Amino acid sequence: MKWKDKEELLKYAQKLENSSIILAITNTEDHYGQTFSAMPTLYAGKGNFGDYLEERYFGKKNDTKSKPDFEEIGVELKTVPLKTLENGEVRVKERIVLNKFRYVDIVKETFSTSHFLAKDSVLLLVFYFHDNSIPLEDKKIDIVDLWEVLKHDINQIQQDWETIVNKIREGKAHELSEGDTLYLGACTKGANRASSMQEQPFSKVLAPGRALCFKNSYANMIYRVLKEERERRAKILATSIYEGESCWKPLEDRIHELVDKYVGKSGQTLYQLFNKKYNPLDKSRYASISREMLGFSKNKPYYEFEAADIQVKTIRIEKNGLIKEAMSFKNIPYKEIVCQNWEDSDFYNELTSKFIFMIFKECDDNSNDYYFDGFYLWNMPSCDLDKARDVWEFTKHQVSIDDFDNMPNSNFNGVAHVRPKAQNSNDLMETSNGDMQKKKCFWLNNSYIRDVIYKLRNNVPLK
DNA sequence: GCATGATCATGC
DNA sequence: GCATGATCATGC
Repeated sequence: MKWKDKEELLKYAQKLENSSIILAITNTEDHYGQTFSAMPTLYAGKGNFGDYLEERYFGKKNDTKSKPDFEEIGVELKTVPLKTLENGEVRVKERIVLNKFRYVDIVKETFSTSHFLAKDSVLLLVFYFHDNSIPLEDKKIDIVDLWEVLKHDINQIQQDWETIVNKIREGKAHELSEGDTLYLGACTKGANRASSMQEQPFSKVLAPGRALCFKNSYANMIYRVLKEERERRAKILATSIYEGESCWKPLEDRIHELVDKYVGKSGQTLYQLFNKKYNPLDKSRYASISREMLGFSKNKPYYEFEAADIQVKTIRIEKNGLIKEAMSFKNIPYKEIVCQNWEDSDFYNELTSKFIFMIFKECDDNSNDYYFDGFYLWNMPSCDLDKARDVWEFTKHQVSIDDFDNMPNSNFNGVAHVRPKAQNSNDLMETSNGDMQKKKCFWLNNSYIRDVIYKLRNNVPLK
């Protein structure tokens, strides 16, 4: 079967919407001449939904060519599993993995001649609800639509691609992390890191094989955009940080334009500037005023911040140059963590995001106020990410054996620990065996944050 | 002094 | 009522 154009393919593919493969086949009279034989035994009961869909519905044998699946019209098929949160909201379950690449080959490409653009410029996305208890042909499919890279966020994606390739050109393929980039990421591929090790062109160190992907947060944004487009045709997404700008510039430059004018101003002064009441008892007052400085409308972050899940964190530096407090993250979902992989966990997704550290320094008077001293853009280096993983794995183990009294402490490995975070000690969360336990979360150690800031300042002491 | 447990204002 | 983004309070 050859497709005439994208529209013809999309029309056929969208018969899957709000349906299942088996229902779509049964209800569709015209299969464009395709015949559907008995289910291949390869897929009996379980297997890869994407391969199954491609073969059964589109009548194509799965292959690993570097050409798009529907080569004649340049469209690549991707299936994306969805999960439903406890509050009923729907999220993509994982990143969208694109083409695998070899370090020695990708450094010979430019963005415009890249395999990425050749293969993944136009994606046919099939979002379906993940449920292992449902056979492939019955899985519930949500929406089906095209996503054209050249029409969305192409500047940032090009910058991401170049960040990845330049890191390989610097001989640092082994230090790549999904956190290096905002939308397009380089994720590890294959269950076993050790078995996928490969050569890189400008270093003798072997590096785990990687594929390009749309990061979890960006995959979620794609889903939201497509969902909202069809539900109301009107754009209700967050505003862009580039709104009103005549040309694109890197995010860091844009943030400088927004916040540099506030450097040196105290909390009280900033609250006055934004016509808000300064309350020294509000523990998150510098976080609130940071959002004002960045220009979030109604406390909602920008499209770019949501699409990359950028973490805005405030850091207070005391008069003596020390950072007193650790940095908290989301509460640990006890029921979920026991069946999660590291690379699909909340903590991994947060740590492979970009961070904006808003720095506040203690004022010289005794006002218990701090003044804004600028920001740093940061993401966690891969070696520290490995340590965070150890903390996460240990925590997962402790939760699974119901030992909530012996969580990793701040001596565990110097990067992160686990500690309470709740309204009070009666604020509990259910575990997978029905117990109630105090709410806790992961924290980055204050000493680790201090080292990070120290390095960001090119080893200039904080004081 | 610092590690750990406890707690809080805010906004939706 | 609860998640968020934090800081405070204690006890060793």
